Amino acid sequence: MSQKLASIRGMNDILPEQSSLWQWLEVRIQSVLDRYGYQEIRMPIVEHTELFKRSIGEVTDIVEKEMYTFNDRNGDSLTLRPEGTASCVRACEQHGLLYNQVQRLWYVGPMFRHERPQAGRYRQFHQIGVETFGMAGPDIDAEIILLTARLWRELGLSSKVRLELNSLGSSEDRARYREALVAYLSERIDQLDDDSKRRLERNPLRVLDSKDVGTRAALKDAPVLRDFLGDDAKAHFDGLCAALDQAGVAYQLNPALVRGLDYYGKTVFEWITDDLGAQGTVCAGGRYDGLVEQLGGRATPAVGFAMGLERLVLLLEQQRPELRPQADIYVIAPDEKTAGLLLSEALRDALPELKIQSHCGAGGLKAQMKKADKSGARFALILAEQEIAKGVVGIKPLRGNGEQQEVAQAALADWLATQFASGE
RNA sequence: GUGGCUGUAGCUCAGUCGGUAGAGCUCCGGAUUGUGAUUCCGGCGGUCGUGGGUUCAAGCCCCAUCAGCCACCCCA
Repeated sequence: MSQKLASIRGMNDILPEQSSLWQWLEVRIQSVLDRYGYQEIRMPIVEHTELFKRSIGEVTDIVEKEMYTFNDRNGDSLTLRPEGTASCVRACEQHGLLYNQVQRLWYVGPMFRHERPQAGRYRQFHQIGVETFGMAGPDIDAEIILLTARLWRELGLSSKVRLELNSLGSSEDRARYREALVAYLSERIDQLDDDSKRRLERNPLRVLDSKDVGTRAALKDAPVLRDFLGDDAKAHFDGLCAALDQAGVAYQLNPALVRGLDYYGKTVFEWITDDLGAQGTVCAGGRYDGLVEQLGGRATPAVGFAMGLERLVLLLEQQRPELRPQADIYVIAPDEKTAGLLLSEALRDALPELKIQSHCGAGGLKAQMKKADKSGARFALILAEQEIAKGVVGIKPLRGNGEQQEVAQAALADWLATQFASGE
């Protein structure tokens, strides 16, 4: 097997068996976004490396060791996007979408990170991202969270996910807190695990969500970020919590909820599931008011989030929603193949909503019936010599226990229309 | 990147003490010459992940490597 050509590690094919569930998921997400008035934006998959260094942060793991970076033929350093926010901001700036206006945008597509693969974590993975620009108040923070809550309802996942919430404060608040935290931890440095010692220098806030027992014990009396929030950040966060309370969205405050990407501030949130092991974050987002300016634009408030589609698919597979079958009608024509093709075409003209599969290739009636059954079709239409001679079509119900019957070819479309109208 | 578990038919797996590979499902055909799903019978299907080593003999033991999974790291 390793001799044969295979896909790159961590980059998977989505096979026909899987793709219907993916489509089901994507259609529903897009429908919700559409109903909230969000518009799609499509960006390239490759960007200048500089974009990600400046947005995500030079000293993050993503930039330092997880990006797919290469030189193109001109010698420019390019990178396969590891996330969508940076590209989205770049595109908006480049085309003046943020000039004196408000935007509610979404995008979907593959992202690339060179991590060690595991179920729910891949080197090419897919995200649907949502970004909003130009709105500074907590109402838009609340809106995108309400949007995600509605989404879980429509996907049937509400019981599997929970919301965690925190505020990182303004960058000034965070700087003061970081100082206090570093001072606190430096006194207990011998109690910290090696990873946390490293974090202490690079990204001290990340020490907060360490899983090491010694470190957790050392953190017990650590300063709490909430006590460092300025009036503005505090009012913003209170506003968000009040909105969620009034809307009836449950959440859990998690003071240890921080971010790996540098550009977040104020609101951060995550939707987490317990059903996917360590890959439990299914949707994560927050506010990044500083990023647009950091990338050369005018200061612009912004909030957004991203969902990992692979993880959602894994959750959906656990409960397998009812998907539409491959075909509604399977047309069998053992003796005269063009008769089957032509009948199918006529039906597709008359009944554009129905999925009609016409048997092609060899096969006796029995074999064709088997395929009809496997297709999931509700009816097999039989059009052989007998039927052609009589000007009728044999209709065999494949679900349930109806008897086979004959319907005149001229009346067939109406007959089927009635069946599918009442049956669904 | 670190540590661990697992790789046998298209899929899910069994394979005893090291003695030259098996089941179920799928697929194809038949029982039923014009009828699926159920039942019965038959058939197709394998360089045991790959490369080395030990041995008279390796799916099984050893080493390496690749891949999947679990935890860490990180993160959607």
